[in-house]
Amino acid sequence: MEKNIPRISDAEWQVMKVLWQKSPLTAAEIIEKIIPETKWSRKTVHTLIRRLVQKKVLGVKKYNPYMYFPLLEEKLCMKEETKTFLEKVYNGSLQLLMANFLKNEKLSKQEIKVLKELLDENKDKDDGK
Amino acid sequence: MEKNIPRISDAEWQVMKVLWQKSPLTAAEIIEKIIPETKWSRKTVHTLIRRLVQKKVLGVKKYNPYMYFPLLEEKLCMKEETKTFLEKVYNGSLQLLMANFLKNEKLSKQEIKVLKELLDENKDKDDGK
DNA sequence: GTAATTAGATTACACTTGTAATCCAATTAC
DNA sequence: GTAATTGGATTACAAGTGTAATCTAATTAC
Repeated sequence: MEKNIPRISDAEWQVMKVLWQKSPLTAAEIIEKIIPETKWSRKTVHTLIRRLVQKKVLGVKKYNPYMYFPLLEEKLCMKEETKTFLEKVYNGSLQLLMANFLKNEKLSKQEIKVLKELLDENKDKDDGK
Repeated sequence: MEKNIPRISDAEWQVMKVLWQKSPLTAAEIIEKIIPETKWSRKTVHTLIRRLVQKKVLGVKKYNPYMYFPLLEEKLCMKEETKTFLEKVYNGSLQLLMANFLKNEKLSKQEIKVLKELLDENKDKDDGK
């Protein structure tokens, strides 16, 4: 009974970001938030919303006007997307990703500190299995 | 004069992995490596190869039979793919990715050690700008 | 040297994605 | 209360993808 997460395209993902931040929202509200960043036509946004509803990533309350809200948690989708991506590009290895990324990008001392803290927390964690 | 990297689809990426590991290879050799993992028809593999050539991700030596070889470095493509993915899902933040990932997965002490070492190396690095 | 297999080129075909336009009913702006 | 704008549904349409099949010439298997 694995929930199987549908694929969310790049453009759709931007719509979801808005709704994960705050929901429910009307189409008008989504459009208002999204168009400044994207320059899409409002029709395009409508299409993306509709497709997300079809895929059951968004739900609808059929008031007037309709209100849209996520049916899937952001965390869950991020996890899924990350897993797919790691499989594709790094054979599922976070270390490879990190290694590659760190070789290309110089992080600030602050960023490094935060990441190390995250690792330390993980060390203490019970894996729950 | 940015080289602009074409998008490499999931299926195409698997073909590239084979060629990044060893090249040049003939279609037969690629097929031999790929089919056990994927169950694709050999025709499918031919199609993927052809598309990669079209996109100029693969080059061809027109011997008999043709030999195929990467025109783009693996590191470069990984970097590009990672950037796109981080933008889409984590607003470009590696920390967010790490945080999310570490919350879901328990790493071994060994893995944690390796990652910390990577961070330490990064700390000392000159960013070259 | 004929039959079967393969390589490469061409074609196929449905699904997804980006990016809308059209149509119609409802709402809003005056 | 009529005109303009919006919302939602339907339709559009080309490019990209997954997944091949067909055709033709070459190669390989006996």
